[in-house]
Amino acid sequence: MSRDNKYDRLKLENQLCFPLYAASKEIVSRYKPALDELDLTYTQYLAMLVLWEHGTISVKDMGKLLYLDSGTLTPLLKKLEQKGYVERRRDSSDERVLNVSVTETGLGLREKALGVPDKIACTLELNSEERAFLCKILHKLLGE
Amino acid sequence: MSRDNKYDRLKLENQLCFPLYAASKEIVSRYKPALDELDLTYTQYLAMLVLWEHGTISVKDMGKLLYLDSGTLTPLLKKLEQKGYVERRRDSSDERVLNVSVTETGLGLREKALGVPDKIACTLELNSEERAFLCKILHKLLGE
DNA sequence: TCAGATTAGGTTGTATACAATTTAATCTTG
DNA sequence: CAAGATTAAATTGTATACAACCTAATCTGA
Repeated sequence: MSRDNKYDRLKLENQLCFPLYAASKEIVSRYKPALDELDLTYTQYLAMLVLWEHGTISVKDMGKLLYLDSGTLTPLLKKLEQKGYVERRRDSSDERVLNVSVTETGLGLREKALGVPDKIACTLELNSEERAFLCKILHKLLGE
Repeated sequence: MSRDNKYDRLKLENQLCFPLYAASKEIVSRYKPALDELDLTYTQYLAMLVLWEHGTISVKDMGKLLYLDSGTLTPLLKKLEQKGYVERRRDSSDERVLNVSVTETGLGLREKALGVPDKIACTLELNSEERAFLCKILHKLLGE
């Protein structure tokens, strides 16, 4: 057993941030095969989840839900528009606001996406108790 | 209480991946003020953690520890070299290998970094039990 | 009402991430 | 030993992220 060292706290293995960062990337990478079939990246998938649930939403509100700003969302939503999954239209009562809506094509994609969560879940070797606890702690970290 | 819907599993709130992704970004952002003082980004900080611990390490081995590939590490290490924190030198016994070493300046930075973990930890409202459990689950997700 | 403040998106610049490919060095095997 | 396989980095291309700034629209109060 090595003696305590003042530098121990700077060891990679003693960081909580690092496994969080690494696990997040790991999970995202597990989505790739399933999302490739939908022609979506992970972040685009998150945006589609929001749109499937809300139908129409402003860029600002989507940003609040996903913790993303316009610098990320603007180009991403333009790409989703190019793919034909969403429409972007200024709000008629407030031209500053851009409303994003799912198209018919985008709604069709929802059917194909139904199988995605299960495909990922089965690669995670966590039982339901662990999942619940992890979820609770993460939301606490997010200040919710 | 709304009736179960086949689309429920696609709701953002029912994804485990999302809070993981969001929490990871949140924690990284909390490092920013402390790391700005060291002139390091978060990923550069991770690289320095590895280097402080190992002194010298190949790009490949650093990549294994950090789950990063040469596409990310090569430009990052060149930046750390520009800042004077590391040296990059081909291995004399195998010219394919690039060894990265901390410089004196980089070692000096270690002293300034000693306070970083505590600055972050105190912003996380987790008790030690929660921290331990989170750590355990994350390592399980990482397959360790 | 109208000038200054605020707000919502968009743009620019920097820094990751990672897949796919390339290059040079080393290894392996007939 | 020499050709093909393998390996380690580097490079290229695409897609985030986010800070800082810009622009246009809207709001607010004297």
